[in-house]
Amino acid sequence: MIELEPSYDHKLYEKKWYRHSLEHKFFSASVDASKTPYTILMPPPNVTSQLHMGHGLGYSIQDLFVRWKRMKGFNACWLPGTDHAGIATQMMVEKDLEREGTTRRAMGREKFFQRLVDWKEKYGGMILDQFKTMGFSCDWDKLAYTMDPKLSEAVRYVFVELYREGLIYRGERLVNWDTVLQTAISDDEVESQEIQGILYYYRYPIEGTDQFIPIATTRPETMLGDTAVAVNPEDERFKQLIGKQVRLPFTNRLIPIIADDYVKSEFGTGAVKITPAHDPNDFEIGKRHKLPFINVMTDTGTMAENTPTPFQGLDRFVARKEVIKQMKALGLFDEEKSYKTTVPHSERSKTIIEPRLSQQWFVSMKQLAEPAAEAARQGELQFHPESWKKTYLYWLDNIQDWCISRQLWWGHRIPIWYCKDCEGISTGIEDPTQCEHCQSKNIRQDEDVLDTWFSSWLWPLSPFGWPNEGTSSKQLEYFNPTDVLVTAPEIIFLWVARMVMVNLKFKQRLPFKHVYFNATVCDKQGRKFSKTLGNGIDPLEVVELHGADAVRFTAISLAPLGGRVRMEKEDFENGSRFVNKIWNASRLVFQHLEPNQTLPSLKGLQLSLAEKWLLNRLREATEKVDRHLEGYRVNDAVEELHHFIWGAFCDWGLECAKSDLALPAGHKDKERALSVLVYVLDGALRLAHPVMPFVTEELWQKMPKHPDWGDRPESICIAAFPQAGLMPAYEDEAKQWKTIQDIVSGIRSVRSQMGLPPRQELPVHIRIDEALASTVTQAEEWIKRLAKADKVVSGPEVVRPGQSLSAVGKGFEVYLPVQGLIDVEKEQKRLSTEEQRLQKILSGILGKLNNASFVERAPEDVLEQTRVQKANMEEQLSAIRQNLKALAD
RNA sequence: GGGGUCAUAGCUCAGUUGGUUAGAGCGAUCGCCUCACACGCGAUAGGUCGAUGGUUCGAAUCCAUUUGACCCCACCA
Repeated sequence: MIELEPSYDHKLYEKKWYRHSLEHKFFSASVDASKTPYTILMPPPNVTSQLHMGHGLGYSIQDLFVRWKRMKGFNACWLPGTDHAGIATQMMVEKDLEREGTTRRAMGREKFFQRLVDWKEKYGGMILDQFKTMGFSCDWDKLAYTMDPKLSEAVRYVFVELYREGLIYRGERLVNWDTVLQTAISDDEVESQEIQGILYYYRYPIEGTDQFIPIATTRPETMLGDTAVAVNPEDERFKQLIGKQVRLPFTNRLIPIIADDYVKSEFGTGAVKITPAHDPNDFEIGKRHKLPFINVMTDTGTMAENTPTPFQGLDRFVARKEVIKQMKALGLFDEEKSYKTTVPHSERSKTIIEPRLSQQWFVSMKQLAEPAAEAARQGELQFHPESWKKTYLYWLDNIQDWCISRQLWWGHRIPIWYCKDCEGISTGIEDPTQCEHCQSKNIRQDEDVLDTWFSSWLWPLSPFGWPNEGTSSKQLEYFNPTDVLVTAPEIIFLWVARMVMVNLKFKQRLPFKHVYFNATVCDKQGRKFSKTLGNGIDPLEVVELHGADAVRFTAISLAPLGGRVRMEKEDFENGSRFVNKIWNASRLVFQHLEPNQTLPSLKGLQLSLAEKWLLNRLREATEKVDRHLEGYRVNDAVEELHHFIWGAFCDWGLECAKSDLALPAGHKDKERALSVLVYVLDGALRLAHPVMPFVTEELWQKMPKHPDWGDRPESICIAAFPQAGLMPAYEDEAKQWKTIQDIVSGIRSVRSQMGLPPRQELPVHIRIDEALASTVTQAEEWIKRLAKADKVVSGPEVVRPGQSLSAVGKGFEVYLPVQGLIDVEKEQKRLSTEEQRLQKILSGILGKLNNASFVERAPEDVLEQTRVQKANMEEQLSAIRQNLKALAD
């Protein structure tokens, strides 16, 4: 026999088989024209991040796809890598410095950068080892990192190309300024949050009169940079004031009252203070009316030198209170109202964004966005679920230019040099040594670095050696376009859309055809897993407890396409139980096998009905799993797997085989039964492998080879995935078997409901329609075993023995003679309940058939079906009634 | 303000073009330590498919209205 431990211990096998796969390079793909590539780009996690359940789910799905396709013979490549994550990583190191009592500025740029490099070396990439624990079959030979020299060259190339084409430009714009991180961030890194704010009302004196103009604002501190007051041109209250001037308190500047349609008379006071350097709308108005732009804040959000005392140097929120206090002192303050408003916050530092006027680099997006939108419109680029297409298109159709410069030190430095003599700008793939305009050597590089996404968007290109191995390197032409991108809907703009744009721009084709959005992981209350809430589940902890297979299976089975998945730790017990079930089912089969035992082929064997049903069921499961995976319905695929292995293979297949297994070794019936079981188990393990790589590998390796599965490679991960079309089909037998299952269930139900001791064996009489009579005769042994019968009498002429319990089904009645044991009243009650249930169904059917327009208009097959049902119900009902009558006698 | 998703058993969700008696897992209840597995086996209960109206011979499914929950986008000071 083949020995297996009484229960599955993941710790014994997971590391072993992962190492095995790595040693044999099963996960590595190289360019091979004879094989079709199947490529998935792993969304690169931040190099310093830790594995969380979001990764656990998303990457388990990717691994499922990759392993599945690899088994189907594709040259599967799952490209792993990490992202340098400029802001996030710099923040972590700056926090360390703070603890040490220093700052990056005190340290200097070069030292600070080195510190980050060291830090990444030491702590970075931990997440990659965690991926190995999960069993992810990445092509580690291709491991990439966005700051790798190779990938950095691609960043440089793309920047230079786009700059020379005029698609990258420098401009003074109002940008989202993060006062904590002291950098600009892009629109997509800003999140609006509703906060309870205050709307302040105060007045500005109108020059040359004793009148005032009332103002309402939520940000009084910006008044120091006001350069106008605007009203709606149609507003009767203020019409006569247009063109007059206001004496701005504290600064004593004279600013004009202007008219602009933007102003809504009904809001606030109907007059708006205009601060073009600190508000996006005011910025536009400022441009329209050629107003001055006065920046009154520093990088850190304090009031700048150009502001008067007592405001100068105050933090913006302190200054806000101070302005109000001073306005009160001047008697210009009216009132304040509490006011709910949405305010932009920095995604990273969580601080309130300060719109700030500054010089930044931008990518002009319109031209890039159009083809990307078109690809989705034409259906060339597909989203799963499809509803995201609208979101994607909306963003592309309303695209804004992308601010790519960051005032950080961690990242790719912008490859731009300014000439101190002619003020010209130079760039190049190589660092220039002199100004490309005046040849002066007096040049200095731009201080800023690029947005991290400016390197991430090249993920479909740069890891494959593009462009430094030529803009159509062999690898790139082979693996790009990739097949499916599995990612979170949150980064559809930040990442997905941009990859599409840049791939289309530089390769004139899509980076991938399918985008699968996986569910957001939430707790049972529906709250997103987050560090601050501490409601997350640590996948490593759960892996330690239940094993990677259990975690993968559970995560995938819980996750519907898109949407959200609610999970708690206890859910993983499900997966754990399933893994254990597979283990124990194998244990039963293995008990009767010798290692390397030679098994007969199924061809030429006289299979039993139950065996044919089981084989047919495997075929059906194979077809379903495959179809669900093709349709990106991963949880359905996994559910079918569970259904088949547990509900079909274990509950019926193995139970039926037990009598044959009990035969002595070498008996031909036992050999036959084993051949079927090993064949089916082998198929089941192959089907399950993409979800549960380790337990399936361990069992598969121990199991003897079955001739009908062909050659056996060194690992199940490269064994052929089952193909329904190549498997034996027994559809008629499967239908017949359904009746046997109904009979067994009927008997069990009667026994259980009537409280008959489970161990007590009873004779069973079965009245069966002529058509299935021989089937039931054949199945008597199974009925005995499965329904605890000591004797089975069956046939079309069987009649109700006196004093018996009964059950009826489609085409049969079963009787359990139980002289003396019968509780007549209980049995009567049970039968009448059943009678009522069937009567209700029959009434519904009759209702339909008596409806003239149903008979007239319903299609023939539906009508026929209904008639068959009617006959069936009537038959069953009459049988029950007879039994009730017999009981009463 | 615009767009999107969802509402089905106590819980989490299936239900793919409208058509047998609306399913599964978990939980609950009852009975079983049956020689692979108590991480197990067998059985049972539980739903007027959010509400209203419409289309249809027929609606959980399609349409309209409505209630509630969530997500994304958006510059009303």
